[in-house]
Amino acid sequence: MEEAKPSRKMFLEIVQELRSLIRNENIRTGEKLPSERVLAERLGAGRSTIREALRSLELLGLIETRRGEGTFLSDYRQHQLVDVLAAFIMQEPKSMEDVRQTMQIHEKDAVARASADCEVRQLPLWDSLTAAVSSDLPVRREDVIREILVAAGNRLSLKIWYLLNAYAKTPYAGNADAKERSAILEMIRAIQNGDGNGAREAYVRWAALVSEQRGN
Amino acid sequence: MEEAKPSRKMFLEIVQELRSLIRNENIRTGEKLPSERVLAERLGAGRSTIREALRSLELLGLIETRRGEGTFLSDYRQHQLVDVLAAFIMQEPKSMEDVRQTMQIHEKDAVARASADCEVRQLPLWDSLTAAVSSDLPVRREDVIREILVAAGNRLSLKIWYLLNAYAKTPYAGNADAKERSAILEMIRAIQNGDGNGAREAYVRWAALVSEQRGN
DNA sequence: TTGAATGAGTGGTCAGACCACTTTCAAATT
DNA sequence: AATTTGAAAGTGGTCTGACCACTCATTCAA
Repeated sequence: MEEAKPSRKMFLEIVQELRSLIRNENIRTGEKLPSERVLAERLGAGRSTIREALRSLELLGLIETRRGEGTFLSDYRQHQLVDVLAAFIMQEPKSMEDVRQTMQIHEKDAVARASADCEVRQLPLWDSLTAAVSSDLPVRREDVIREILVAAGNRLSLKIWYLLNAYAKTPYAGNADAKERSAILEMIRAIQNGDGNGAREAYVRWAALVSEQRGN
Repeated sequence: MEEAKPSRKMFLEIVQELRSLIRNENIRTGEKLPSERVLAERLGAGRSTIREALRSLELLGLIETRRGEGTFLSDYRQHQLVDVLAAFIMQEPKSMEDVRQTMQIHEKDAVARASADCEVRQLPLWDSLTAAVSSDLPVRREDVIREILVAAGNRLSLKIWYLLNAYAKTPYAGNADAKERSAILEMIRAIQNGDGNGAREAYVRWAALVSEQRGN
């Protein structure tokens, strides 16, 4: 009953089946997948078809392949997908803008959620963030944002943000300057005080600074 | 000088070369690429290798292939990327709550964005929505939300929402009752008046009603 | 004990063969 | 002459089998 869909392309089916296989076999990040030849037999497909699926996943950065060794499940956070997609997509301003905007949707919500959650507000994270931003050491924007997203506790939102950040790369690549640090500090203080509006406003101000510095 | 990198994988090279080819030949969205056999000859690779590259780009949603016709450059704003990544990412023991919450993140933003955008506010959509909700006919919650997301104009956000909705199914499966209709109407009016706060509050109230009715 | 050779296993690539599908266009039919 | 039909060419979809290059573990010899 499973082979009842000849309409869809085989290699897409394989992609799905690989996903099931990974879950069923409980293959974790860094662990090895069955060899291409074994997969071909187990999934009832030719090796070329298996390879098309694997190569696709490799370009997405979901798997890593080492000649002579095998295929390994990789951490989706570090895909080189960015290069390829960037090259294809950078030309279209609108879609890139969608990505940035969608990132900010998640960021803003994380800030608001952190402000509203008493337990989250009392995390030691905020003090260490304050210390880092107040110091002379360089502070990477994406680190700040990521910490807040982690603290906010929505893992799905965090993952989506991860992907988009890797995809877009630009906005948070560098370090925060003095003006930004000031906005960040204000944001953190507002979060700790449970001042949702203040936190959101500070975040928006910071985002504007970043956007402006990006010089678009 | 072109074959000077045996270290990198051929199919990745092909991906790059395809990009160059598309630019050099000025192939635009919707237009046809050379056939696989022609590409194999022109790029000096086997057809399987070409296919691995093409399949990767297809999974990314950058190209579209139609059997018997050919390969076409597609609208990459389609963001098929999200589907695949989502399938892999959602495999974890995700709390359904994260999914619902993430949906609301996007919904809330769409409402806010619609309120802030003068052009969007003047869309005839709002009047027809008002008419629908005011009538006696059943109104499906997800239809209302979807319309707003579409109007807000962030296709990526919309796509993500689609996925989550298809995945979670529950919250917006049914029709809105009287109380909800009242909240929806208020939300629409606030959007049309550019009253972002009012719109957000009405949305939150509606979401609470839905959540309550779900009886969790 | 150490080191080198071997062989099995794996991904990387290629060539050729079918199949299924679409389009085209010329021949056959009306 | 206009229409229908159907064969052929072109295309993507898939499979098979064959090499190659590389890694690793085992084996065997020094």
